[in-house]
Amino acid sequence: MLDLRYVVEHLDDVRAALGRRGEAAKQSLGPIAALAERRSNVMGRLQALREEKNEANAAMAKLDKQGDEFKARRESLKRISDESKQLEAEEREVQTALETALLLVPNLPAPGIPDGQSADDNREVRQHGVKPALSFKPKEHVDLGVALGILDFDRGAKLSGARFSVLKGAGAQLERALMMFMLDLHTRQHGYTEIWPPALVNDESLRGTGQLPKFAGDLFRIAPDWQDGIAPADKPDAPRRELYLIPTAEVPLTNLHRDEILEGETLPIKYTAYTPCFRSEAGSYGKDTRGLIRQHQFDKVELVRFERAEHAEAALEELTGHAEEVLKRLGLHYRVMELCAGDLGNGSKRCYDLEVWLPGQDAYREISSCSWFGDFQARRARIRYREKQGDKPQLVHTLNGSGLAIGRTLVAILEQYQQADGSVCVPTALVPYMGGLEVIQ
RNA sequence: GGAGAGGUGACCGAGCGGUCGAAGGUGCACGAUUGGAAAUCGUGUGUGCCUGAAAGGGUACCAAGGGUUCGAAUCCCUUCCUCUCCGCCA
Repeated sequence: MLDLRYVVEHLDDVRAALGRRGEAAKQSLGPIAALAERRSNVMGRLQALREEKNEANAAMAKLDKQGDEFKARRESLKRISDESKQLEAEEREVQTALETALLLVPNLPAPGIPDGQSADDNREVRQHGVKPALSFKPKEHVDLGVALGILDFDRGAKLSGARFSVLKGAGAQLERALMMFMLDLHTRQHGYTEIWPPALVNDESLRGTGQLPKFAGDLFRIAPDWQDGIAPADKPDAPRRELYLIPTAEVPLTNLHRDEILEGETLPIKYTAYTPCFRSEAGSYGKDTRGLIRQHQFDKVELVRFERAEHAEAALEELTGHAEEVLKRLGLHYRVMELCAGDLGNGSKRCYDLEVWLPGQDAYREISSCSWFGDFQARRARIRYREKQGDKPQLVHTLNGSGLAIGRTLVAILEQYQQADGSVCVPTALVPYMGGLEVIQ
């Protein structure tokens, strides 16, 4: 969420910055300026009225409750009271409209990032390693995995439907090995604290990180007390209490400090967590329907950081490096892309995608996305810090990145480490986590 | 799922419907005292919004929302959360 005051005072700058994302982002500002003016008008009148009311009420306290003056003043106060109730209702209405509008406005892209409309305009920052020189025609991970008996898409579909899969034997073991390997690296080498959070969260948490209200369609939702949108019979007035399956560990990790004022000396705070992630993938029909690339449920190790504003951009470089280190140690070839303004995620100011090479697809595919959010999430979630006692609290900057998506890492290993006979070598770094297994065949 | 008890400031804990942003204590900060510390004494110590150059002033917030009232932390309703006991269960 943007700072309302900043938006109102720098309307042209904000409009221009949002315009870099595209027309829709610019349009999202909509009636905000007009609403803000109405709000300050209403608040002004309300304050004046309240002052009058408070003064009069204080006088009432001292009067004889039986006296005529008390009765007379009570009558006139009644009118002021009614009027202020009306104004309060109006204030609430404007405030709600304003917040609703503001929650839909994307973050301002950082000035230095490339211009562009789509992924085609993203800028390659660097590459690591080279494409493996295969002396045969590389297979896709689906064909390799099914033939090896470690991936089972048919039974995944039987259990749950399209975009679900089953890992078996060395496949399941590889998933677990990757999780352990990544967590060990980030906690022991990179200084992150390991967290094991809930996978179901409330709507307030999703609002904090920005998935709600704008992207509800991408989430799996559960309403435990309700069935088919109907309240339980014995509690007709019960509000709709809802929980959502997390789309990423970013949500619980960032919201750990929602509504908190942190002490400056605790910064930076660095968390990592393995969680399953759930995405409805609405609107992606026909995309990546084969294989593990786009699933409704997948595993991921996430990195989340809380930083002082002045260290945030350096922290993004560091965090990206931490995600890259996973790929380096696994010996996987990849490239780093800086996203252009038009391809940037809703809440982020600057973002690097790590794209791993998939020989079977003859393409680079996103395996990690590392973002700097500025104070966008912190303002929504009210995450602040105080440098030292007596200072004014200020918003932290939040960052996060995949470190990495485990399923896609497994895909990359299958495809980059495949051999002519269809077997797959286990990257050296993972062998200890695989009980010494060196080749899957 | 059944029965009960609660949710007040960093924490503990008071609070007859008006003088309560809220007693008291702890913690913390600063000052005094000390060779230094402990102890002691003094002062200060929430957040948002509006306003002001600043000092300050105004206003809202006592889980959340609604209601009663001229006036609500205090009364009523709803919801959420926490704790204890029982049952069920990984």
